[in-house]
Amino acid sequence: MEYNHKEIESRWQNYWRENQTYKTVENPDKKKFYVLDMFPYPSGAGLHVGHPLGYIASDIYARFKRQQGFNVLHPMGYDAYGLPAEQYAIQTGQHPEKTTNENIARYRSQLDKIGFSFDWSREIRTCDPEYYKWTQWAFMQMFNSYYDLDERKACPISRLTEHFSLHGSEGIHPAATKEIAFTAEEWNALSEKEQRERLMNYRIAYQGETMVNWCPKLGTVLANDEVSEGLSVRGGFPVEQKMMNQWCLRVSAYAPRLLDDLDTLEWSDSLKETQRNWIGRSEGAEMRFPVADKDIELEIFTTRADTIFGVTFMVLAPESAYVPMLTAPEQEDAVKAYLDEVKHKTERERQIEKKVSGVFTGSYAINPLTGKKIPVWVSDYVLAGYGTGAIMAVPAHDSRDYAFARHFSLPVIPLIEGADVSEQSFDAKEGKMINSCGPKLDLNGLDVKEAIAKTKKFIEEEGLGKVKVNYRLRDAIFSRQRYWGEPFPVYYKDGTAYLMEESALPLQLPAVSSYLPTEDGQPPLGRAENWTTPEGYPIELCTMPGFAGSSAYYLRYMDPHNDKALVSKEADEYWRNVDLYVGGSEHATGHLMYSRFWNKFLYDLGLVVEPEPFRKLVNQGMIQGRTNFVYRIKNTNTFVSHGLRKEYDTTPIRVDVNIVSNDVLDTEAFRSWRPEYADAEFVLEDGKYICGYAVEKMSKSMFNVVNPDDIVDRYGADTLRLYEMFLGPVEQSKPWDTNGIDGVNRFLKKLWGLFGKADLTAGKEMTREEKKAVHKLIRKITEDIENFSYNTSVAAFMIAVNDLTSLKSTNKDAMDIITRLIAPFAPHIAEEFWHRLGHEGSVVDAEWPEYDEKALVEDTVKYPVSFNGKMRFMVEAPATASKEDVERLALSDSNASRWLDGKTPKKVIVVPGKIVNIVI
RNA sequence: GCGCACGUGGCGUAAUUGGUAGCCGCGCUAGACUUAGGAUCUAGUGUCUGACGACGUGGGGGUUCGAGUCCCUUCGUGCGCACCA
Repeated sequence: MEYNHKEIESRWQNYWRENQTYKTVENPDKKKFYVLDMFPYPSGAGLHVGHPLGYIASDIYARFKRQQGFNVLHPMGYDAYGLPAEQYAIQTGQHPEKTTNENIARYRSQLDKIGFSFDWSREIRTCDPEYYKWTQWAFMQMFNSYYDLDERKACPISRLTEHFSLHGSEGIHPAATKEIAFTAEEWNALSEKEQRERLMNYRIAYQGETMVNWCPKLGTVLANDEVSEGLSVRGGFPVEQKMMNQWCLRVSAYAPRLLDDLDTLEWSDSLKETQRNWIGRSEGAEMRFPVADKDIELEIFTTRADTIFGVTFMVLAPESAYVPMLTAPEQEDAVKAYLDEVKHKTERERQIEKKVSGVFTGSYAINPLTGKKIPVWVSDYVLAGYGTGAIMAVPAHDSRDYAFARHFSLPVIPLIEGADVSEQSFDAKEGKMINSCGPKLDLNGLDVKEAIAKTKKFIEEEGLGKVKVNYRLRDAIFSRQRYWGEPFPVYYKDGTAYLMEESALPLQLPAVSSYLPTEDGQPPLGRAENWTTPEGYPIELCTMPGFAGSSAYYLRYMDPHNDKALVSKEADEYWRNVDLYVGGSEHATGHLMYSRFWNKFLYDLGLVVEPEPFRKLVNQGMIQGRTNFVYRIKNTNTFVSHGLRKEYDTTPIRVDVNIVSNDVLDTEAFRSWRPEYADAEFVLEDGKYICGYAVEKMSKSMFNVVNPDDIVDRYGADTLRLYEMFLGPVEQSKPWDTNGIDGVNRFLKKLWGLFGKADLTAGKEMTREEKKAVHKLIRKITEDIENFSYNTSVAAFMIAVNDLTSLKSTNKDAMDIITRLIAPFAPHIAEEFWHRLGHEGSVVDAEWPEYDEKALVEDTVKYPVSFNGKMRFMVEAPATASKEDVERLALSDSNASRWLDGKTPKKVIVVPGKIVNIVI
């Protein structure tokens, strides 16, 4: 009987649906396992063949764990808020919900064809009120919390206000935007409005005037991870810096924990490194420099306290609050001119120019160690948002300070022995200190590391400053001037933000007449009628960013229909966190950081039991497109084959990969592809038209998109699944190449044939060879799945099937084991076999087979043979051979006589299974 | 510039983790069969050589009886961060 994938696959997909085979129910008697894919944004283009790669890998793992007896949670849903649907809505006037739902329906039908074991009863959509109620609810908890630096956790804001009213800011250390000191009397004297304003300084979800990434083209602000090299990640539009009053999340407060807990995770080193870079911990010292003739101290941050004797100038960021304080009257015009110049440059312009610029303030600081006067400058190479926005410049040992010093002819004092600073700075933290002796501190002769430690100690003792750890991680900007997102449960009374009651949740998106900003520049929600509370107070017009909905979605799958809580205590304590998370590494600094933060916040509140959301993470590689080219001879409609194109003057043209097979063009299909090619002529080689190719991003415009539906239709889902895994390691990026899929399809046909010929009589023992082939396979597949090494698994199946085919007879037990082993990879064909073998129920619950050590003993063992400890050759002996047999074999080898050269060995040592040592 | 990966046939890849490099598949070559196909089966396929054999894991060096694997160095590719003081 032929292998008919269409008939088999549709039959079992229906069976799974009718029997709710993949529905998961909490079961305290079974150990849990949570396998999660990063949920997709349902774009209008549908799935291409690259999307399912990670889903297939995780599905294999989920099915494997289920067969091992775990209660597996393997859900799927949609990250449904997003810019493309809104952009489309702006163009067409169609509600984004409509396009989103259409796209979701398309995704679902594509996913269903591949045979995933998702529990669809737990599906979630971020734009569903039942879901986003809890996104809004989490925001409210963050608004009502502050981060306590002493307890290293989030605490209720009421605790803070209570403390303020009793003791002022004394004796409590909340993470703050700005450090403010005040007494209880001062606090109590503030009006309610003023108190609320001050609390914004501490709330975890707070409103603040901050420098934001403003994208005029998208009409919205963006988070740091949504901007790359001065352009928006979505769309690639220029992004400028702008001060705006925005909702923010105090992610920075969690920086130390986000960093430390990375060590507890099973993530790839490179991804952890990326997060470490992004968090950017640096240990240093905050120091105060008195300003000459003024009652001001200039506070700076440095990691190189040891270089204090080489400070020849100070630099302030243009936005620094020190600038107006330190600008001398005679320099006022020059400083103002410089600030104007800087302000008009976008982030991108600043980056591209990389031109040294700056202006002298007219003031001098005093080096606290030498008493020398040093000039204070302003320059945009110092960032306002990092450290204190002011630095001490040591041109000899910092390349940026060096460039600045050379440009403005400022002095350079070398501090390290043998460092040549005539051409460039010496930035390395190594060497012996020189020129570093003052009245109270002598660093000369010390190693740099010792000098740093000694200086830090000194400045703490002398009260010149304090040791401090700084982080690069910034707070996340949480407002978007957009329509298609979660509304904030916030209204304004007299310009002050108030939270709504919890009973108002979910706060649903109102209808608007247009999705564009209003004429006076308000976000689209400004167009909504009656966008007020029942009392008539206006509601926030911004919506939440994409990461709001995706930050805690893994929790919601545990208890998706609960309308009393984000997740019930019982469900959370059972499922805890994600055991295996699969998704792209492009989320390293965005989603994966926000989710960890969000989870830690909920953990602090005692709402979840695990401090980290994703225990093990696997990043699947990107599947790139493999674009095919045809070569048109200039000014003609004649196309020349790839090998002959050099003989003509040609233009390469991208051609739809779906009319090309193994790089051979279907010339008829090409003629009917587009009207202008209807009368195309071809110059062939060997009777074929061969196309060229290049690896590019898979996209419609490159004509290189391969739709999984087409592959499933032609070869079946099982072939697609196996082939995607066979392509190479899951983590690796690679171009999609349909060439080669025949090999995998052939394997499935062989397996089908093997089953057809098998002797299904029960109770017959496997032969020795069968046993060996089958148990080798069990061991290999079990190891491979744990290691995510699916490409070698597929190879192992191929070998086993070839072995068994050549053995002629195959018995029932062997087929039974192979069926269980292949079930995670090719569930449809496995289900078919499972039922033909006479089993009840689904192969999903088939117990994973254990391998038999005895069946695995190799026939032969290889021994390295050494003479006086020097290895000379290898000899192969039967596994059952005795020491004496091995010795005899080694000595009778033709190599042995060469090395012995007629002598008799003094002694022969045989270590069973290891080595033969011959002493001459 | 700093950090992290990686470099093996014509191609995708594999190598019990230091033990005979190239498993499996694609492609290619030859043959068989045939209802002539984008089907199936058999054999071969790292390079050089008629053969024996020699050489082979980006280049150079080292450790070791033995190196794709470990160390140093150099070249190249990919990714992340980047005026972060």
